[in-house]
Amino acid sequence: MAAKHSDTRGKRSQRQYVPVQSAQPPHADPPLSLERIVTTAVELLDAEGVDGLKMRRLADRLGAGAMSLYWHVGSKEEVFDLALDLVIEYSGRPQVFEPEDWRDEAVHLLQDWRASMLRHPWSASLLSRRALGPNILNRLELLGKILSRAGVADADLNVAIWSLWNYVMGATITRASFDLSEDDRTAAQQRITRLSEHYPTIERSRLLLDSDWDGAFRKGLDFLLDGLAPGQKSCSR
Amino acid sequence: MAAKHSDTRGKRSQRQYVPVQSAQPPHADPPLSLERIVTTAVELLDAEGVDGLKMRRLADRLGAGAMSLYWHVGSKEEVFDLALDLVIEYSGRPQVFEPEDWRDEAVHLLQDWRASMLRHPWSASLLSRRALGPNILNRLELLGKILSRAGVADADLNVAIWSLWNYVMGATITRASFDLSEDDRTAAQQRITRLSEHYPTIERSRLLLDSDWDGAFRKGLDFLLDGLAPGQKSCSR
DNA sequence: GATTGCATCGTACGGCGTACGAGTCAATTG
DNA sequence: CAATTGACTCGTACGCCGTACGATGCAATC
Repeated sequence: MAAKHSDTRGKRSQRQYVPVQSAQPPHADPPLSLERIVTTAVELLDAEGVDGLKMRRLADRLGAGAMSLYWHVGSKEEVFDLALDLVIEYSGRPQVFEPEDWRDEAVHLLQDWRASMLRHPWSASLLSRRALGPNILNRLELLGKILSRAGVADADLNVAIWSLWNYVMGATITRASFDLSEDDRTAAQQRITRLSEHYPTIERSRLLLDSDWDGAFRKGLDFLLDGLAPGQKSCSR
Repeated sequence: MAAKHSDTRGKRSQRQYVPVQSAQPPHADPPLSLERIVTTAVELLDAEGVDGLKMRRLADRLGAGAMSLYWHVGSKEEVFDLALDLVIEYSGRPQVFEPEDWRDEAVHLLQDWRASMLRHPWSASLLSRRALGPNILNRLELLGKILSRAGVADADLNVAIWSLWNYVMGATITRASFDLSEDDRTAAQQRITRLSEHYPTIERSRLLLDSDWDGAFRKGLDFLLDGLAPGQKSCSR
């Protein structure tokens, strides 16, 4: 009754995934569904970027009317949240692992997290939206388990998880926004060298010109893990 | 001539800051200027958030017509870039410092960076926009100098700067989006405990409920600095 | 056959960014 | 002093957006 303003219309109940197949579709196209909407939204986002996702175009791709989406989704914002959560799905590592493999396990999970998002660069720009979908929570839970097994005390888990999350998200968003095209790179080159009297150190480090993103990510990650989890692979390596 | 599509109109030349004061303003309000536009944009962003910044409202606040802004700015995107750069201004540390103080210096610069952005939470959501304004470059240059003085080799500077940048930006964006209000916190509480069978570790760590953001930031930062810069404050502390 | 509830969609509204071109006024030029 | 120029302002209008609303259609149920 006094619902905010969203649920005035019905909405597909979030109970089970009942594969109910209706007798025949109302049109030639398959019927709408949350899954279809979200996967198509990801396609559209991949193709056109964040600004390219418009409800009308999404509906077009689905062979549906624009307003039909709102039976399933509630708002465009919700589409973003669901799409972001979808690309973060994680199936875990295939093989079982030894107890001492926690570190490889953690690195794999975090590298894969970043890689998943970089496969869909638009996802990095949605990071500021406080979405905690099931897939994100799954990853966090798994990360917590790994750290726990590595000997991190419960009291320190909070800090460890957040530090790693922060680092991974920062690395993702930076890479997604600063991985310049060839043209951009030469432009940046010129700009920096033109201002080189003001920014000599930046120029010397070739910060924007040939960064080894993945290597840098891995290295910083190692340092963080060294500090956050005790023992094993001491920092005197 | 073959300019993209933006500079078809004139635009305040970016030469010097000539404090040319015209004889009398065309209206009672002070005349428009890039500075006035950007500072007012920051005010509006502080008050209304990212979605609250509309060209018409910005113009209203300035006592001007909406289209007058476009003489000075070129597009709304540019306003965002300029506003982001403005809040990142850094005047460096007041006192001079000893050569061995590099670590305090670095921590101060990075903590202040994060604090500056948290003072304007909208700025975190603009991080994905590849803006390298002068103030951001200044900070990066200063950070590079500090690390250089700490003994980081030129070849490692790139990695060190990016690792720190990534961590700081991640911590900022996370804190800005996940620092929940009291209501949100209890809602999250309920949600997590309801799903506690799926996420026992997250629940145990009280991840969203009482995180010590600033402490966690500081701790992770220390670990990164331990790894990135050799010597001093060894990891056996 | 009537009712109910799920699902779809056409229309329309208000608001957005901004292109365009006409206006104003100070400084410059002859 | 008149004419011209160029820096700056702004009213209007266009196209597009998200989505509220209400009218449908259709399957299952009574």
